[in-house]
Amino acid sequence: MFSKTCEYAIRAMIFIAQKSDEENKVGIKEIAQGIDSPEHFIGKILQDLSRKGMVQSTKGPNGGFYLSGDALNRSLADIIKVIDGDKIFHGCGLGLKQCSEAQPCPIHHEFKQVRAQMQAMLEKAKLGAFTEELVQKVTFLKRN
Amino acid sequence: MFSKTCEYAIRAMIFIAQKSDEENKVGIKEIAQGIDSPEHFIGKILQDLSRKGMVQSTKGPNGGFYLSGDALNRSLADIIKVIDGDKIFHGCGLGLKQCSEAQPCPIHHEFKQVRAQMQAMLEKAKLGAFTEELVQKVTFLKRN
DNA sequence: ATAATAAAAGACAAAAATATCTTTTATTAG
DNA sequence: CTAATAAAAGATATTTTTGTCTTTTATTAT
Repeated sequence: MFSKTCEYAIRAMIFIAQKSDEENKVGIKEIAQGIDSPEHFIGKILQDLSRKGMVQSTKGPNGGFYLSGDALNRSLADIIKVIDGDKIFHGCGLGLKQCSEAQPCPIHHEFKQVRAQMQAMLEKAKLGAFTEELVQKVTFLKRN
Repeated sequence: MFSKTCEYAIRAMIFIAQKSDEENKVGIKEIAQGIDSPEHFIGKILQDLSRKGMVQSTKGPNGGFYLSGDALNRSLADIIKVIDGDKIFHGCGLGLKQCSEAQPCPIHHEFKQVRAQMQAMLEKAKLGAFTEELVQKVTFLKRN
């Protein structure tokens, strides 16, 4: 569905949203451990998200990652778009570049509906909203 | 969403369903041309589908690929399962192996619904059903 | 100022997915 | 039986994705 990079990105962002604020930043090691991902790999991904303004970071002692108010309002769909692009929301299910309303692939119309629902759900899922459930341990970000 | 391999597989199978029967088989070259895919690559994919009984083939002059009655009754979901496996239908949206009802990831419940709809739609889409629309040119399998 | 810390950046490596080319095997028509 | 045809199989190449390791830069505390 999503690339591994994107899965890590989503998990990391939810983790950061939950574990940090402007005063208490969270480091790469803790993130990698918390979401069960390779440390340097998630580092790269967060660099990328940082350049694109999705997450804030500072270097040095007590440095790390955190989310500004703005960032907490972003949705999972925003992260996905930044990492994997939006072909999952708009591309043809069969990979046809010219697939369109006028020239639909055999599953175009049905697909459109399912995709719209997925997008709606991912747009609605704001990062800030996950903090509570994680604290209460009703959802999980790790394999074990 | 699906791998390229899987997209080619679906397009090829729909193409074969439409273009062939037991008497009039369709060759790899024609398929590759018809769905705009690399010839040898779709060859490999069809070999695989053939081994798994999803498509019939014969060698030699007038040989090629065709679908038996059984095969015409298969759904796009069947093809996807054979090529990409069923993690798209059952796997966690965030790639967590241990994600479950008891230990759900943050988007588990919403995702489950969207995925179920997608699966239902793909299960309902039988290969045999596409032949008519393609003949009538209301759907397309090529980029241009 | 200096040392310690932590992210940023760059280089490199491994694995998987995608694609191509060549040889072999089965079938058919002549 | 032979030549032609077409898929099957095998080998290899390329590209993309995923992952690791090392060096650099920025920040902080002492």
